[in-house]
Amino acid sequence: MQEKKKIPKSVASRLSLYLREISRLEDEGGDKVSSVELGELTGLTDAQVRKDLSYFGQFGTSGSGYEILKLKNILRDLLGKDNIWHIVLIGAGNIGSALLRYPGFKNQGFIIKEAFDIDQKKIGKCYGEVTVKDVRQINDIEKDRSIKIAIITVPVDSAQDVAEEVTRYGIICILNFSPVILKVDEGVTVRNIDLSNELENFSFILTSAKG
Amino acid sequence: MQEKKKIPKSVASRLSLYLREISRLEDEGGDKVSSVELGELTGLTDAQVRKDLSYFGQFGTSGSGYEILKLKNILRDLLGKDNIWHIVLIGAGNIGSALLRYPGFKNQGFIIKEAFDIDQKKIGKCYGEVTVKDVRQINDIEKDRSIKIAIITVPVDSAQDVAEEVTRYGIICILNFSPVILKVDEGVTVRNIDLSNELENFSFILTSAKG
DNA sequence: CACTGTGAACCCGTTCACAGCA
DNA sequence: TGCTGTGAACGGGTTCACAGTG
Repeated sequence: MQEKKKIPKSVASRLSLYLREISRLEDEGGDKVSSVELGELTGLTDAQVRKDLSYFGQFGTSGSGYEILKLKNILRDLLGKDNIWHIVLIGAGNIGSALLRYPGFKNQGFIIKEAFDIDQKKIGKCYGEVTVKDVRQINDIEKDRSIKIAIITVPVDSAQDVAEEVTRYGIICILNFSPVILKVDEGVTVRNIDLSNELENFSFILTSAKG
Repeated sequence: MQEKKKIPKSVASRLSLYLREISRLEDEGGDKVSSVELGELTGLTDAQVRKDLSYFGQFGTSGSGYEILKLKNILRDLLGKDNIWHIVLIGAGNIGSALLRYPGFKNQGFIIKEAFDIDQKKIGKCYGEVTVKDVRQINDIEKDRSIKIAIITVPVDSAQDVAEEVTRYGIICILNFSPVILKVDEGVTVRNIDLSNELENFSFILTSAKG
């Protein structure tokens, strides 16, 4: 009945998944979707889809499903898809420079606005509209208060230092590729992408399967 | 009391985290560690550390903690760190080629043995010891039964096809970078790394913070 | 009749709290 | 005394099952 309960983290992290599949359906010319269908597309159960969607109001139609356009707009709204988000990237190595070159972000409203590295060989390199600067100038980002997101792709030893620095300069969301748990102030959100961890998980699975 | 209960997924995914911190402690010359210390290093509670470790036998010493060397060996063992794992990578684009160039995997025992792409411009390119082959030859991997892990870094539309193909050829672990839920046979493990999803999560946080 | 919306039941992982041990 | 090992309590998220609705 109530308009909006607080959306739990678990639900929030599925929002973009829903939006993605909804958008695909829209592209294919659909206009309604049931919780069962959406469940199949997202790999979730129908009950979960319904419960998730119920967190932000009820707009399904009994007997026919959800209106795709309506649902899409609500999800876009929640996810702030009409905004453009500015990002700073620190560490223009292998992964870092791949992200700088990656065109997908821009289409999604994410723009890497600044990039830094400590290595003279990398400083000055240009990727699209971004030129890699000396990390000693990182406090430049303080001037640009629109930058709230940092991507950290530096070696593990410097990651904590970098995290502390960028949070001092207004960053409140960090996507961390270094295999280390960052300690950050309250109010800062960190998400980790740990390739080695993922692979070692496989290693564990494969090892115990042999067992 | 019992030697080994089955290790839950949640615990398994922290194993490499423990090993990492334990190894660091060892490098620093430590020889014992308490659950409290290890908890601080890993960002977990001490209770959780103890419970996790208790899943694979008891080897802590009351009053003094865990022997680092012993713990390390057990973790290495569980994670199969003495093995070398072979990997096939499909999609030598931005991210894919960054992974091909990334030296960290090899040190950890993960070797990208084969790489494929559909794009003539990428086929034939050489990264270290790996040369990118035409994806039409992907059934080559069937001969090499040592390859159990695939990294999929292809555009979203081809990801499902690629997944089906590689699982036909003996792959049972997939690290998927495409923003799509892969449908795979029972017994195949998929882990997703979804950059856009992570960023959209930030977008959600930043949007709702503005409230 | 098909499908939504949602309390209730369930499940599983985390945390608590303390007995047991060196 | 300090720290482990672990049952018990807790909590959040998922699933169930069904009443309600167009």
